Amino acid sequence: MTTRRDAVHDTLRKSEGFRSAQDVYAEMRLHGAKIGLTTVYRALQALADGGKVDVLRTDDGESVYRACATDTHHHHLVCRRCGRTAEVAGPAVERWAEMVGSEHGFTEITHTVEVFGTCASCSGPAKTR
Amino acid sequence: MTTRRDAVHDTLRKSEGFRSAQDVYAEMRLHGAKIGLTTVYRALQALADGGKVDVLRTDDGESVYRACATDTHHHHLVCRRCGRTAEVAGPAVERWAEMVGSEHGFTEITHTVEVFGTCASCSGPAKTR
DNA sequence: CGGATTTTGACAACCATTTTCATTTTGCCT
DNA sequence: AGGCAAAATGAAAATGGTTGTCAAAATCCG
Repeated sequence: MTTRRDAVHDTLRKSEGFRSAQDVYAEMRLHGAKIGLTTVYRALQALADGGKVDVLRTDDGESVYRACATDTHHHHLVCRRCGRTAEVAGPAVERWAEMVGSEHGFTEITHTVEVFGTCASCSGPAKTR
Repeated sequence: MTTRRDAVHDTLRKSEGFRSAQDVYAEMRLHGAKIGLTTVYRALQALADGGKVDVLRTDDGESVYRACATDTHHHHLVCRRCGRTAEVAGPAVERWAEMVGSEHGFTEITHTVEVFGTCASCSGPAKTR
């Protein structure tokens, strides 16, 4: 039984950037979907656990999700204005993290890397904030 | 009036890794300090805003703070077992972030980079979790 | 079809953080 | 000093995202 989960996944695919669970829920309801908030949370967690979507925390502690194109390891370049997100690879960063870790005797290195900025269409026309 | 704030800062300095606001509060009370939770939160925010301490979010959405040795830009290598933290610089990463950002037409680039691992003393003696 | 199992979702519970607001402390001016 | 206005403090209540509970509904399977 994966209908609901797929529905959530689809909704996420239609979005350009990261969306919160509440966002997804609201959007699905708008489109007439019959689904509960609880289920959205569970679906999102399941998708995240299965590596189907990426998760990150906003500055105010909200979890936001995104269905990414590639399932290989990558990072994000997020526009802090409109939320548009680009997936970027950074082999150099991966190596740097590994190196820094082992230099200090750490093992099982993992890392989180997110880059924020203002995208072209947001920085031009619109004024700062 | 900065007595309270300094007290909070001092408490943070005595810690090896990142501590949550509630942690700091509990610790201060243990040592007999007369301070309220609210004030701890406010002090922590003020310190963070002033760049006196670094902040990051744990996986479960809690904000954790740390008084860092240098006030120049740096990142952290955190032991996921004991919380011990090392401050690391990564000029290469800074440049990479800038480059990636401008390649996509983004401006005002910022980034978050945290490296996690298991430190030497934790990986040896103790078993995995 | 019938019972066992899983999924769902409304609602309550959680819990870190924030807000409110009355009280206390501090700063400053005379 | 005295006194008042502004800032700081903290107890308690409010907030809000997320998780837990549990009964009803859907799905499986023999």
